[in-house]
This record gives sequence, structure tokens and C-alpha cells, in this order.
Amino acid sequence: MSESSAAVRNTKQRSAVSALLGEMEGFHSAQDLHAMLRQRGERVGLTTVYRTLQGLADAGEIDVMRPPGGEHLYRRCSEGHHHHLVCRACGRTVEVAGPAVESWADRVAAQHGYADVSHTLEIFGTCPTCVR
Amino acid sequence: MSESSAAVRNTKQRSAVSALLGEMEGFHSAQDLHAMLRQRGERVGLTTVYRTLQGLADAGEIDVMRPPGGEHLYRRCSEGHHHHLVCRACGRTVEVAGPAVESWADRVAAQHGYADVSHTLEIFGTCPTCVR
DNA sequence: GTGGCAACGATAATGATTGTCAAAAACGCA
DNA sequence: TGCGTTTTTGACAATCATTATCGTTGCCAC
Repeated sequence: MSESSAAVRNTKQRSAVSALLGEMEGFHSAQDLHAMLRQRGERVGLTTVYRTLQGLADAGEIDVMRPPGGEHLYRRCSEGHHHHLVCRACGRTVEVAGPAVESWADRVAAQHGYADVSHTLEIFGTCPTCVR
Repeated sequence: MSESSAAVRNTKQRSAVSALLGEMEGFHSAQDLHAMLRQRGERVGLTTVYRTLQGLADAGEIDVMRPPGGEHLYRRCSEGHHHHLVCRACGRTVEVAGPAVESWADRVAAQHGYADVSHTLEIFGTCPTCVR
């Protein structure tokens, strides 16, 4: 046992959270997801939901957004790096890719000698439906 | 009095917070700023610090950042719209302007029919000093 | 000087997230 | 397949920044 084994076990709860995220559209808070699982009859603890979401986020399988409201929102997203365009009123979200932005951010950081660069970008607006 | 008066009164506390922000470099949390004011002997309540910071932020006089840590950070920034390049280790911050990014964000939002667009962008990295 | 009204500030409340730890479940191996 | 080990789970408590409350204070206009 001197080796560090990945040791990620496959449990019902983990599957349930992952599956739920697969079906959902849009962003949802941890507490939201927990409530939905309970309604379905799944027996999952709130703590586990948080832990699982963190794990998935670390693994890059889901996306985390921190809106001004203060609650963390999670979403199963398409692979790869991208950003979100979110409607202030109804929450409708569009995934947007901006290669130019990515390279700009890396370039700017490099110019200042910063290494190991990452970034967060969210665009907020009012969607066509809500404008009217 | 039919006019909507700004009704923003000039108080010692507001000046104190504003002045402190003027002297400080880098980002500081509300609680940080409150502690500093107390150390100086200023008699300011924590509630007031929060309120004042919110007011200043609304007025666009200071900048708010919401790092993964969960604590809101405030800073007196140069005028105009810009973003920040922050060191993960020591917190050293560089202001960066990216006209290209601004227009890109607006363009993308417009393409999807979103109006009244704003955005947030933070770049994180390890600064030259901390890399070693 | 005086009155109205917004700002202040101590405290309590809120609420999301994280820590704790005994019990249960999953995996590896014989 | 059965067993021991180790991870994971989950109920509950703890944490901690932020917000609400509400009586008091001080600014500003007249």
C-alpha cells in the first residue's frame, strides 16, 4: 500500500448525481440537485452531493459558475474550455467559445511573467425573450 | 422636492472607508478593511463598511472580485473598464485592459440577441516571484 | 436652533458550505 | 464466494461571510 491508488469507487450515489446532471438543462445549485434526488426517492445525503459535485468539477466533467447571488451552480457541459452567456432575467444560458480570448489571456499573463494561467469569464445580458 | 435627490450624505465613516481604499494596494475583504479602520481608531461598524462598499461598488468607484475562496474583495481601481491578473500565491494584482475582449463579448452577446451586456473576467496565475 | 430623515452600529439571523466520525458499502484477493 | 481493508457515506454540528433589524445618532435644510 505504499502506492497511491486512485481509489475512486463506483457508488450508487455518485452515479445518481452524475445521471441527474446528464438529464438536466441549465445550471442548478447543489441544494437543488439534492432536493431533486430526494424527490426521486434516491437516498442521498446533502454532504455527499457537495462532495460528488466537487469531485466532478475537479475532474473537469462539470462546470461551476458563481453568480452574484452567492450560490454555486453546477452544470454538465460540453467538453473543452468554453464560457457562458447568461440571461439575467430567466437564466437561459448559451455556451460560447472564444479562442481569441483564451490566447489573449495567456499572452497577457505571459507578458507579466505569470505562469500556470487560468481564467474565468462570464457574460451577462438580457435574452431576446426577456427584453420584450 | 419632487426631484429625486441623490440623498447621499457625507459622513465620517464614508470618508474613512473611501480614504482607506485610496491608500491601500491590492484587494481586501470587507472584514479586512473593517479591522484596519478599527486599528486606526476609527469608530466604524462592520455593517457600515459593508453598506459603504456596496454603495461605492454601485457607483462604480471601486471594483469587486469574487475569488474561489468565497470572500468578496474590494479595491479602488483606475477609472474605466478593465480586468485583473491575480497571483494565486501572493495575491499580487495587475490591471489589464483588453479592448479586444470587450468588443468580442459584446459581439457574441449581440449575435445571440442578448441586450444590456456586461461581463466579468479574472485571470489567475502564479507570479514570477512565487514561481521560484 | 430645530426637525426630519437618512445613516449608523450592535446584535441576531440567515444560509450555504465544510468538518466530523461512526456505520455501511465496495473492492481486491484468497 | 467470503473476508478484511479502506473508502465513502450521511446526519449533525460548526463555520463564517453577509444581510436584516431597529433603536439611536448626526447631517442637512430651513
